[in-house]
Parts: sequence; C-alpha cells; structure tokens
Amino acid sequence: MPMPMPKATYHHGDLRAACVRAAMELLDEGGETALSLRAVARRVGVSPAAPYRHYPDREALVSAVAAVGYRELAEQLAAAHPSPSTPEQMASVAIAYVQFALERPALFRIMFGEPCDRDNDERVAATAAVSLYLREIVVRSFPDADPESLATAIWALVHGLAFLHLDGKLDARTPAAVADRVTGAIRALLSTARVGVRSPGRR
Amino acid sequence: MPMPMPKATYHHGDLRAACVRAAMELLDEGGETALSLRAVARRVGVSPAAPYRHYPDREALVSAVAAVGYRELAEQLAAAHPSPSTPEQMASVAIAYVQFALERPALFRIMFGEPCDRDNDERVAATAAVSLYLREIVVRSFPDADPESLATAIWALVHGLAFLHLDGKLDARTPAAVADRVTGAIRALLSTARVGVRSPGRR
DNA sequence: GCCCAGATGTTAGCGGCGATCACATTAGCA
DNA sequence: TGCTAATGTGATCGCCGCTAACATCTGGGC
Repeated sequence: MPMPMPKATYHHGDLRAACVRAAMELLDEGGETALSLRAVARRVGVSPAAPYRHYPDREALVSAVAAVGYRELAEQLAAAHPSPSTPEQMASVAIAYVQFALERPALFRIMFGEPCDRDNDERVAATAAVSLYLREIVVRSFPDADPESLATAIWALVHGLAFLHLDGKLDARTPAAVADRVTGAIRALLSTARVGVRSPGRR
Repeated sequence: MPMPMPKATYHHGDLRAACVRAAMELLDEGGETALSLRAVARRVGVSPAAPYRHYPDREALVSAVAAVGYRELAEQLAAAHPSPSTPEQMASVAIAYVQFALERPALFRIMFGEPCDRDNDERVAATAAVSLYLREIVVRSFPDADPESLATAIWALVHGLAFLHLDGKLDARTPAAVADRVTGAIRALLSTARVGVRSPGRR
C-alpha cells in the first residue's frame, strides 16, 4: 500500500489502478450516475484533468471497470462451484450469476447494459473468459451436445433471469425466491432437454 | 394537425406528447447520450425549461419514452404472429423480440437496461402488458404447464438472447444468423422439454 | 363580455460534468 | 549531471439538469 500520506509527492505512483479502484467504489456506493471522472479524481486526490493522462475518455475508464467486473464475476461463479456438471451444481452457479447482478447492479449494468466499447481489448478478453468458462462446463457435462448452442441457450437464460430480476420484472425481494426461480428454470431446461441430440441445420 | 407554422402561438398545444416524440427521435438517431431535455426542447422549438412543466425531471421523460417503447414492442410481437401456439410460431415471435432490440438498441436499453423508475405508473402498466401477452401465449400453447415458471423461463431466454446480441457477446452481424440462433434455442427449450409436467416444490 | 386564476412558456442563472490546452513538476535515462 | 518524456495542475469551453422569478395565454364564473 503506497501513498498513506495525502499528497506527499507530486506524482501519484499508480494513478491508473487507483482510478479503477475509486471508480468501482463510487459505482457500488452511488450507482452509475455517481461515477464521473471528476468524482474519481476527487476521491483519488488528484486534479480533474489527471485521469485523462491514463484514460482517453470516460468510456475507457468504464470499460476498465467493466473488465474488473468480468473477472470478479468469474471468481464468484467459480466459488459457487469450481467445476459443475450436474444440473443442480449448474443451478448453483446460475444462482451466483443472478446474485452478482442483484448485489452489484450498477456494475452489472456497466458490464452488460451499455453501448459498450466493443473494441476495448481488456473488455473483449474478459468477456471471452466468462464465455469460455461457461462453455467448458457445458462440454464437460454434455459431451454429446452442440456446445455452441447449448452454452448460448444456458447463458441467455441465466442472463435474462438476471436482468429481469434487476429491473423488477421479476420479484427479487428475497434471495430465496430468486434462487428458487433460477433453480426451477435451469432444471426445466437441463433435466428434460435431450441435450445429447443436436438440432438439425445448425453449424 | 395543429401547429404548422413555427411559433405561431405562445403556447405549444401538446408539448407533453411532442416531447415524447422528439425524445424518441433523438434516441433512435443518436443513442441515449443524445437524449437530453435541452435537446428535446430545441427540437420541439421551445425553451429549455418548458419541458419541466410536464415532466418533473429527465427520468420521468425517459420513463414515458420507455412506456411507448413497451407498446411498440408489443405491436411488433403481435405483428410477428397474432396468437402463436406452436414452437415455430413462438420462435418467430422471439425473433421479433430480438430484432426489436437490435433495431432500436437505445430504446431497448432505456426500457430494460436502466435503474428505472419502478414506481412510474405508465411504465409498470406497459411492462405488465408485455408480461400478460407472453403468459397468454404460454397458457394457450401449454395448458398443462405452470404458466408462471414457463413464461418466466421463455421470457428470460429470449430477453437474454436479445441482450447478449446487443452487447456483441453473440454475433449479430447478419439477421439470418441471429434468427437461426434464436430459433435453435427456442426449439431446444420447447420441443424437448416436458412442459406438461410441473416441477415439484414450486407454488 | 369581463376578469381573474391557474396553466403554460421564457429568461437568467447555478453548479456539475466531459474534454482540451498550456504550463509545472518529476522520473529515468544517456 | 542534464535533458526528454511522462505525469499532474489550473484555467477554460460548452453542454447538461434543474430552479426561480417573471411573462403570456386560456378557460370558467360572474
């Protein structure tokens, strides 16, 4: 932990990382509207223009925060179950996904609900990681299925559940009810679908 | 059609509706960032403070726009198929849902991807309408299934597909590929799930 | 027909924000 | 040691959301 004293030096030391940390805090505390470059600069204790040395614009900083978010989401999923294979284990991962969205709504919206910068390298790499994690699970659990479409369907289902809860379209007042609903949906899809059969006409 | 001449009268006539229309245009033309109360006022040809007589703040106007969006979404779904019952018909409705998101991304994000004003009456009513439309389809098609959970699962799946395409997590470059993917996912869920069997332990 | 109350629109202005520029300070390398 | 590029500062621009005080119009009661 460098920088214990306020303003001991002219240069910050690691302003780039400090900005991301401050931005994440602001996001979790006050929602997306609270995340401004100026607020970040204030929190870090630096002039309003300083962050522009490290991020060309606000969107770049947001993308960096989103990238961290993808990593943290991946961690939370892995913590729910390191390598799920049964529908029940996969349901627990799905619940973790939805809970992540509900616990950190502003971050989740930054990650998925924005006209994001698709060319941001950090960002595409981080989302590719989540995508891969999902696909590995699918491949391991359903070796005979088309991993592409099955992984897509599962991701879409869980992702949709997350957003619908987040927007109040589904009742998210108690975590237990949410978990119940997610489990039900996953079970309905996975335990009854004949996932070993590839649907015709798909590459 | 009143108001053909620019500024013939002091009062506008129907500023409230004109604001929503202008806001929708700005949204479709320039994305969410282009939607500001001042820009709306400019487009309507009125002073920057005038809209505040009809909307207490920006969020209220956004909610009004979102409510219109829900209605237009419902129309587009109904246009895809007035009363779908087979999986194929339902797939066409799902494709319309995703296409709506891709054709009008800013509007779609306004509708679903924002820390929305859940207490806005117009808004809750409009989303309830979409929800009802979906549930009716489910009830008609699968009378023995639990409409609550099945409708939820289907909505979540389609909604998730829409968002993942919108954010570039799934390739949305050609409409045909999108339609293919949506059809595949719907078919996988609906033609193989034993939807007549209620899962245990759910109210 | 008149007149006033309330609804609607205007003007001016506050503070915050993103962004840019010229300038100050510093670190690291030759 | 001294120079250059990286990093941080201060000032400034234009846009935004929002508010307050003021102007204008409309409609209903007499």
